[in-house]
Amino acid sequence: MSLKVYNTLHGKKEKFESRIEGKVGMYVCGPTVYDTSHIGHARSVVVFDTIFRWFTHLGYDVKYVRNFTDVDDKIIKKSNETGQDCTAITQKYIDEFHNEMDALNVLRPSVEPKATEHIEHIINFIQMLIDKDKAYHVQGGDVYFSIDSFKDYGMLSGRNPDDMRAGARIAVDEKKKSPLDFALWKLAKPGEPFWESPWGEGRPGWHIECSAMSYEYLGEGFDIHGGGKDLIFPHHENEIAQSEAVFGGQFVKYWIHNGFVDINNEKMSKSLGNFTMIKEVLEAYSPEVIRMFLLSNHYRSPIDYSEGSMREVSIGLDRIYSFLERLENAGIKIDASQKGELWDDFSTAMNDDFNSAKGIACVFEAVKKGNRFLDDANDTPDQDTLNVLSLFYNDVKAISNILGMFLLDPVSYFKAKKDKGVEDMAIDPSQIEDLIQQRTNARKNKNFAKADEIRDLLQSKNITLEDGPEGTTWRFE
RNA sequence: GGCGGCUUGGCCAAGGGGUAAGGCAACGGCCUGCAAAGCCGUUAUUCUUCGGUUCAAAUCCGAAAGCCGCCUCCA
Repeated sequence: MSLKVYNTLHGKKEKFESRIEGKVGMYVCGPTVYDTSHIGHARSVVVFDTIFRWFTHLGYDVKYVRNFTDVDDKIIKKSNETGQDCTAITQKYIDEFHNEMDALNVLRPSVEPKATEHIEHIINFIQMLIDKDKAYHVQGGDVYFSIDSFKDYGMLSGRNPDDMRAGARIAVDEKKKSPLDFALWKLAKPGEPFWESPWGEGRPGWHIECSAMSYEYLGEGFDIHGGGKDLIFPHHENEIAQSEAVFGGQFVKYWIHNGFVDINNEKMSKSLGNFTMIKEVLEAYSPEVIRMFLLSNHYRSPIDYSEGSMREVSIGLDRIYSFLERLENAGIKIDASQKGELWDDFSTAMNDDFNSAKGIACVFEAVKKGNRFLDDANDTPDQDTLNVLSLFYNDVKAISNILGMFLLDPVSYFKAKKDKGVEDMAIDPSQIEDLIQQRTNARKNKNFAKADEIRDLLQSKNITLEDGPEGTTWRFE
């Protein structure tokens, strides 16, 4: 069973073969830290976190680099607006990003380089480009990459430089040799942060940091480079130009790009005012629900965030946890040494371009099968059934380490959910227990009208009662 | 204008030459005092439309319609 990866560079799925046996070098474009992260950032991060976990599971020694862009026009703008130091701004959003990603069960990458800590490497990189005549310094101004010096420009995005020149919307800078040339080094205006360089006091352009830092940590070429679809052009196209212009060889073997998150079927945009921040989503839903939502569609497809879709996912996750709880109550123990059919199916899905959507479907199928076994056995399975169910449990647990969900013990999961409901609705649980007791008494006396009345009352507060052999339990819908 | 993608049951969605996964919803049954939960069953002879290739197409090719993204900061 071999891994297949959709490579944006060739527009098709390809068999994955790492450049160096047993090792994977992976670089993912992280956020520009000038503002709070939104659900779209979360998708990218969670998707690549899952990919990182899968490579690790496959036995590769993975070096995973995810950068922070902490020098940029937008940061400077914010600094000017707020009077805050750029560093204070970037640190604030880096901390926030870390907190939110930790909450979402995202593993920390091997390295998280910041552009500002690699200025020297960036300058050296630009110098190499100038030395090779791939870049030029405009008198008294910026340093640009020369598109015309790189014949393969456009290979990733399938764009033809000549077509783009014709349709260029960008105001042409007279000093540029070609309108498509992009800045490697920008001269500082008064009041802007700057670093000394052979071309004067200034700061790096956006694209160069990724070429310089990936070189620093992963070398001249590496296996995987990822990011959102929107980065294909111009960001990744420009990275290829920079890196391949300097080193000659192939920069990245496999380019992976994730699709967008829409909000109620609309693109997230400032004009629509529908930017949905991770912190808002975390207030409304548990981290595992969010992760499951983000992984419930194929990573390249668009995904729509809405109350309805979140509720659906949430109900599905409850069902999986209910199954796990049922397994535990039936005395099923985990024996991590064994893998079953579910794991095989899941692996097949993941090996087919990280198809987490299908992987989750496999889990649901197992839940259905497992529930059937438990029904048939009246929740007291014999040894044979016990063994089969134990495999289910093992597999779900193994999957949870890849998808980063179903990680909690079911009792805590439901308790947390209950606690959150209690908190959100300002309900006193003892009051509920009291009503349940009243209902139990009514039922004993065959006063079903009263019993149903109490149940309806609770239901109107989204509290559902479940009568079981061991009494009545309640949960929030 | 250039480049790319999408269109699968009521809704969401996987698949992408061999005869339609999964979730949600709905309905019927088992269970229950009645429910809920869980289970069982039912819900696409068909994958936007029209042509073509093939023994065989939702899957490949061509055309049309609709939707969307990128080309400007963007995950």
